[in-house]
Amino acid sequence: MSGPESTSNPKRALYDSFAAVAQALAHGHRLELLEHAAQGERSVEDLAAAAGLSFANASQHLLLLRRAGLVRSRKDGKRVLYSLGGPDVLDAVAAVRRIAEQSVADARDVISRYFQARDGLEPVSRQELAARLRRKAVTLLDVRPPAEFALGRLAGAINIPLKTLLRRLDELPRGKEIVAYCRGPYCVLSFEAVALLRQKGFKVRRLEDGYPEWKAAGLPVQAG
Amino acid sequence: MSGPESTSNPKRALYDSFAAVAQALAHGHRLELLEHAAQGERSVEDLAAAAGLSFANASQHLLLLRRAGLVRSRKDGKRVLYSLGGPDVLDAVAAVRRIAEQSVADARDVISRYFQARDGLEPVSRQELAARLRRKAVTLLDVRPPAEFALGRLAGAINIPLKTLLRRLDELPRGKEIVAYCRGPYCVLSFEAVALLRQKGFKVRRLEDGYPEWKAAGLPVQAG
DNA sequence: TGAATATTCAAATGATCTATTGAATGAAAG
DNA sequence: CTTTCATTCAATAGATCATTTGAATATTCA
Repeated sequence: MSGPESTSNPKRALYDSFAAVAQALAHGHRLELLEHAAQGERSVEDLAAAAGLSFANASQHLLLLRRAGLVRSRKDGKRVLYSLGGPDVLDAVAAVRRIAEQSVADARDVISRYFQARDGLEPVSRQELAARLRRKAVTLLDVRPPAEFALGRLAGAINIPLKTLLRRLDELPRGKEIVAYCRGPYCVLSFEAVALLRQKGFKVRRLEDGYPEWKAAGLPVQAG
Repeated sequence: MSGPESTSNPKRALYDSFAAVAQALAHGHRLELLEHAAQGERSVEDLAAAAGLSFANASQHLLLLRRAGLVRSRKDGKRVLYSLGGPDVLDAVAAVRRIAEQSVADARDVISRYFQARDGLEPVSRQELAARLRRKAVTLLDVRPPAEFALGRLAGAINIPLKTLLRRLDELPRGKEIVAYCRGPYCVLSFEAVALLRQKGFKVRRLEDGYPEWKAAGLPVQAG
């Protein structure tokens, strides 16, 4: 861990440190690992599977993320559990995401092609949802796998994983508005859930981001 | 510009785009160029000199920053003027900085060794300063070079560049509190200005960040 | 039109990063 | 106390990045 290191110039040394943190964010696989680690404490094996990486590769990326302060690790028996370093990490990822959404042609393409949903599915902001929940006017639907739901969820949410959704439509109200959410702003689960439910005639919208952002904002959650 | 590109997986393609933006932040020289570009529109030559880089090298880095949406460029006669891409860029840099300050050992070392000022000089937050200015209780001192002052400054600030400060102490009030600022949170000019002025018996504090952040926050500025 | 100037492009070299392999660690279970 | 299992370390080859050099492009000024 040295980089273009400090020519004994304190300011340059400092900026190299900042650059090292940005460098740790600068890989798709690591961003994906961060998204999964943000759901709660997960083992290396778990995270590797979730991100579709080989075990050793995930381990290397996680070590790098840890050195940059983006994740924390804790030893529990013979496994190591990784979790997000702190709320600033979500801020950094969100800021980088916003820049890419606005300025990177590739990103805009993918978004308009696969996630036009952004407008089409009328995402609900955190504030709006929080306000509406105080009036009890919404059914909260968590479409993540049960293991992640178990680690923590929005207070009052019910869990129907996307995979089982088609079989369990009868658990959802027809009249009331539903808000679906999952891991974060580009987690595909909730996009697909909204598409499917709309097709079946439900009144449903998507939370614009996910559980980690909700929790980081200090809004009500139920812990695992 | 491709990276570990998309295996036709839209989410992965998107995350690779985000990673490309982070990658553009991931170099000390580029962070320094961003700091200078954040003061206002500057030519490549100017920015190269300010960041202590060769001309060609600065040009390359700036092109890379532009592709990532972190800076904008505009042609004016035979020069190209670069400026910050948008306010999200300052957010991203600030988030990365906060992570490094908390977690990267190198960064903590440098800060405590050269910038203990952070505590010792009792930095003033933007909000606090804005509130105090409404009560007219402060002299605002901009210690950047005149060229940058000319591009924009906090409303009501006077410009005494650090280099000339010692010769121009008589322009500063003895009783009233002074707040010094410069380019950003780790711009050394204001640190040194505060140290010097305190030694001379002035009542002076530092603004915790600089002109670009003040402007991005929508607080009152005077344009160039 | 032609010379001067600011910037970008193209190419090349050395440095750094990624992914994989197989060995090493260290805690738990038999 | 040996075996097993989850993870990390060490070493490697291939890919990408940083910097420099010299040529190419545009725009102004004569």
